[in-house]
Amino acid sequence: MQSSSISRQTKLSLLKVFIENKSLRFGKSIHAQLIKAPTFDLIQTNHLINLYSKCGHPGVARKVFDSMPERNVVSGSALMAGYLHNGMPSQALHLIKEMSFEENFEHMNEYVFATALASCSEMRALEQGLQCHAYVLKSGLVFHSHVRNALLHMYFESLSMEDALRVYESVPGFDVFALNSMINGFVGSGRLSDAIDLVSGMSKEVELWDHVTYVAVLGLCAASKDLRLGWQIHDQILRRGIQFNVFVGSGIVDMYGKCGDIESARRAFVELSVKNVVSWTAVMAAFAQNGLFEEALKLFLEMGIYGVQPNEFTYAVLLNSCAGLSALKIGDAFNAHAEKSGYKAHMVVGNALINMYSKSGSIEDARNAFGDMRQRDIISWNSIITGYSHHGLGGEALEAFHDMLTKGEVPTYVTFVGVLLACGNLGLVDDGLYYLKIFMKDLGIQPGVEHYTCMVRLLCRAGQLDKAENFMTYTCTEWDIVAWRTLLSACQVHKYYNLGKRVAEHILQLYPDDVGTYILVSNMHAKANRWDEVVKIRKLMRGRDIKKEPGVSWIQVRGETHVFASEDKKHPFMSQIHDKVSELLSQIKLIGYVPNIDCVLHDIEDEQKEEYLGYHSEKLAIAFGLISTPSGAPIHVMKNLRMCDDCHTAVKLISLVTSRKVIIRDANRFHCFDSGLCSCDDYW
DNA sequence: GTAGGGTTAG
Repeated sequence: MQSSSISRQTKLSLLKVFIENKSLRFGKSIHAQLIKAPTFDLIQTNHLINLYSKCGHPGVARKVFDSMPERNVVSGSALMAGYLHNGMPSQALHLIKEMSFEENFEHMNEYVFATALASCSEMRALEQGLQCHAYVLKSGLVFHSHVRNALLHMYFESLSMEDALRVYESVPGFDVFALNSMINGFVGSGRLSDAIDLVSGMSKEVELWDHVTYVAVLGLCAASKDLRLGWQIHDQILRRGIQFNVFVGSGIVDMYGKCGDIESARRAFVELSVKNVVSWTAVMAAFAQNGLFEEALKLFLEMGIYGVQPNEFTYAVLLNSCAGLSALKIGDAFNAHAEKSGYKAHMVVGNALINMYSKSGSIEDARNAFGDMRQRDIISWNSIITGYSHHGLGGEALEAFHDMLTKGEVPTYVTFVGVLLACGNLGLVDDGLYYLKIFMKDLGIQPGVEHYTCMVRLLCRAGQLDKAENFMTYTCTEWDIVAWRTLLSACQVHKYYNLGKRVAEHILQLYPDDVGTYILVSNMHAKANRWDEVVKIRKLMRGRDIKKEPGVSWIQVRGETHVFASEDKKHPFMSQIHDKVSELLSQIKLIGYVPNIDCVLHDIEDEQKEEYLGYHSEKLAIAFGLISTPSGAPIHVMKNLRMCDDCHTAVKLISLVTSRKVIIRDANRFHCFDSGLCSCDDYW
């Protein structure tokens, strides 16, 4: 490029284009010409600072800045923005201090403070943010909408919605940026009804809403699972002819997914004219959130066919789908995949790995995934704490909880579910009550039915069933079937037959079709030799036409899932499997196994019942695992129902005679059988 | 000439 032939104006226009397109190479050639020029040009040099800032070279921008014989406020604010957008917000704040010392600077303007406040947000530097707030109030810069919005944002980041609200209300008039920020602020801090009030208050200005407003409002519908509002907004977007960009499109898919309308999510996705990794991930997430994990995994293959590359969120969705399926081996494969493509270091992926390994029964791998993380957030801690608890490792869970407090992390609603479960594993009644009544209260967390159910379980485990019943009577909450079944199951374990009978009657009044309750109460009466009661229950079941949901277990061997149902004869290796079961049963009988025929609910002769027990699906799956994996390898089995007492006893002994770890995920929890013991301590 | 709000995870 010939320097002399290009006018100053042309150079400026070219620079603007190069900055916009981030064409560093061409921009540099203009820089070369400016260096050769006989006179210094402030505006052109400011453009250069902007060029290097936007192209990811704040260091070079700084060199240009330092070499200037004369600077103004634009030079400074351009460099500040460079620092901010290249991950150096503290340098931006450092620079504003330097600028305020230099006398030849004009007064600070709104650009400088918008950037300074944004830097404070990024650093969560509330102290310095407050100083900026004071200055912009005094100088009147707060009336500039960019400044005001940066202020709003700063208060969101420091979780101070009240201050944000004051800033928002201090300036009259409609500003779509401020509205969008406020909606997202309310949704982000869980104040959904405030968000809804704000949005309905702004419905008259609907013609001023833009894309971002719709994305924010769709997020509100998703967070509040308000499908009706979602429909209205979707309809309004269509009627107003809002162009579908990829943000709005993904927002619609996500909204339908989170509201549980998977068909609409799928349709909205198919109709998108432009799809990117975000829209693909959104629709995969929609499937996964609604329990359609295999569909989500299938979509990943389809996405690959279209040449779309996954990102960290895609891996998180995939891993969570594996968690839903307890697909340990596939999860392992995605772990390797994420590592190779460089996404493993992302926190969302680390969190999803903890979740996947923990839900697939491999708590050791979950522990390692947690240990490998460079950065952790509350989700990471909650995942590992609840993971330990579900695996019966109460001590580890409480240790992690205390670690977390030491690191300054603030526990949440979910944290305390894990903590109370851990107290349950360890039988720590007083600790549990302390966490529920004092710790949670101090943090302002209102306990929910999950916490109360943990308390019931804890009291039951400690054998204080009367207290548990009292607790349920006098605690004001919407008790669900899980809680009632917890109490009933304890009545069986602790032989509280009268209470058990009362509880069962109560449950069956509320849930007359709950098979689990029939099984539990019938087992309980059998244990007490109350055969008249057992017969009554069977009659009741027959009268109400209640059929036991068939027990199904499955196991993954070399990437394939093998499904077993009771009395299943379809598997190609069934005769070997039955031989193996018989072999195992005679082995464990030698060390004291007595078949527990009360676990068979069918109306058959007692002699047949023992044979029947051998066909329970988890026994078949374990036998298949034993004959098809190398000796010493742990066996992972999933089951759709709660494990029965007989299988539980048998598997403990099987783990002893075969020297194998057997990990079973049943409908309630994990059982890790090792050397004749189970991690649930026979309480589930 | 410099500045502000957005989609996918748990």
